[in-house]
Amino acid sequence: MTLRLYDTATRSVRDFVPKTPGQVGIYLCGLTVQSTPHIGHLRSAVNYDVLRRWLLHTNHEVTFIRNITDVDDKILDKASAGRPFWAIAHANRLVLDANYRDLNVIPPTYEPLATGHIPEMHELIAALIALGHAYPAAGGNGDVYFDVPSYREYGALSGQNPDDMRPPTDGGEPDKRDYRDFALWKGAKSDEPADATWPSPWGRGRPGWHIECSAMARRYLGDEFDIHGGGLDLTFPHHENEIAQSRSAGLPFARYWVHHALLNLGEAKMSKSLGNVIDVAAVQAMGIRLVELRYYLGTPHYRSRIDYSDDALREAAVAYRRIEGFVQRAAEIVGPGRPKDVPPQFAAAMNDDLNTSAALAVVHDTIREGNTALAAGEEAGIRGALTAVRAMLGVLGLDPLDAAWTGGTTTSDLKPVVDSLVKLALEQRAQARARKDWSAADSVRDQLKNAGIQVEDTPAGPRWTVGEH
RNA sequence: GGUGGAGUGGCCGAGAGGCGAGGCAACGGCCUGCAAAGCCGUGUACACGGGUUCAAAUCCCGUCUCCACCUCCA
Repeated sequence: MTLRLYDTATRSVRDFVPKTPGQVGIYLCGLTVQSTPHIGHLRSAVNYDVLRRWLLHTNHEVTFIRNITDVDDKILDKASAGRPFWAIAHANRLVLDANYRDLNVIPPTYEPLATGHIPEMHELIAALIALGHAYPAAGGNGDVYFDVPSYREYGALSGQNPDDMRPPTDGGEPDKRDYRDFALWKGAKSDEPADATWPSPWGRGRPGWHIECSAMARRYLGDEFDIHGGGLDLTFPHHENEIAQSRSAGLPFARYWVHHALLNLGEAKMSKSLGNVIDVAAVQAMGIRLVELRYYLGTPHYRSRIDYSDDALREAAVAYRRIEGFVQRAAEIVGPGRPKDVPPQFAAAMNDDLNTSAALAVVHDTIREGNTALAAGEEAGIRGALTAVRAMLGVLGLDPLDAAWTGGTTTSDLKPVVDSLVKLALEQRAQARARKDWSAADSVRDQLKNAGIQVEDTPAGPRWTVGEH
């Protein structure tokens, strides 16, 4: 049984066959760090993190490259004398890093910056000029354009006919030979920050957007690599242009194109330009933990649009707490166990173009069996369900016992202390219950509840948890 | 104008010719001194109109609504 993935280039689900068996190279278009990220960006990270974890689980070595675009029009627009563009880009990137980490996204193998790969871009641009696929602008403004009509396959990825494309309404760039041509290199402009320019054979300037990905993918993954990923909104023109550049330069480039659907808020995609943005801080302000946000973002199929709503997010949080509750109760009885294998139905769902929703149904089915075993006190059944559930959740990046979600809190340091205190109170309650003094017993429970401690009776005796979860 | 996609029960969300994925909520039951958790049960959902078929949410034709891309965008 092998992984099947939807490939945008062929508009079909195909068997995934890596170029080198057992090794997978993935290039994911990361963010342009023009501002801090919102949860739509984080969905992207979670989707590809699940792909990566599944490949790892199925014994692949994964080289995962996710770029950062740290110079572009919008960043330059925000720059000022006291706040250079690179300081803005870096500050936003630090927030992004923290969000990735807080969502338990495995760090990429490498995270290249566009500004760190200017020579690689020059090399590619020079090759394209030499091959007749690019030209310096006639007006001498330092721009270099890709010659779109010179690439016969243009439009193949996005299924568009170049002749049907809508011409620009404002007349376009006068130095372009064809309005579909796009900039590989942008000549320096007097009204843009001078520190955002680099020397080049065509004069000082800065890179066009698309060339960085062709150059960096080649640098770290080679002339041909397995998977190129990104948001649906990047299919055209960004990815189309990447293909045009790389293929015209004689590079085979990506073998599979994976695109994830976007996250909408209020009938439109979440975007900074529209101002309809929810970020991690807003989610936390709702009392939602980030593991619950990850559940919300990672549970629908990656090619299905998410229409964000507060209610749907809250409901996802409740659903996750059921999962978490089982794992915790089971681990208290039989220990955390060593998760390893995943049920075959789960594997089948994941192999079917990463059907995380169907995979999650297997998680819930297993939890039901585990809860039944828990009620009956059958330790073998509990242990089996727990290790299976934890293995599946590990693939999804959602294992409640993963150090990413449990580590470093003062709560866990204090737990033994609180535990001994709570035990004293529960001893009182046990004595009251033994003499059927229900009001005294309930009084103990109520007082603990007021202190933020929930008490539940289980076949193995009372257990307590802190907080409302 | 071109291209790609979506509309599933109160809600979220898979599926893609025949046995009602799963979750949340609701209701009934079991368990429990009570509670919580859990377990069992209860729903004849597939935008609309036609058609094909023994059988359609799934295929075909038409219609409506919505989203994305064709300009920076995960």
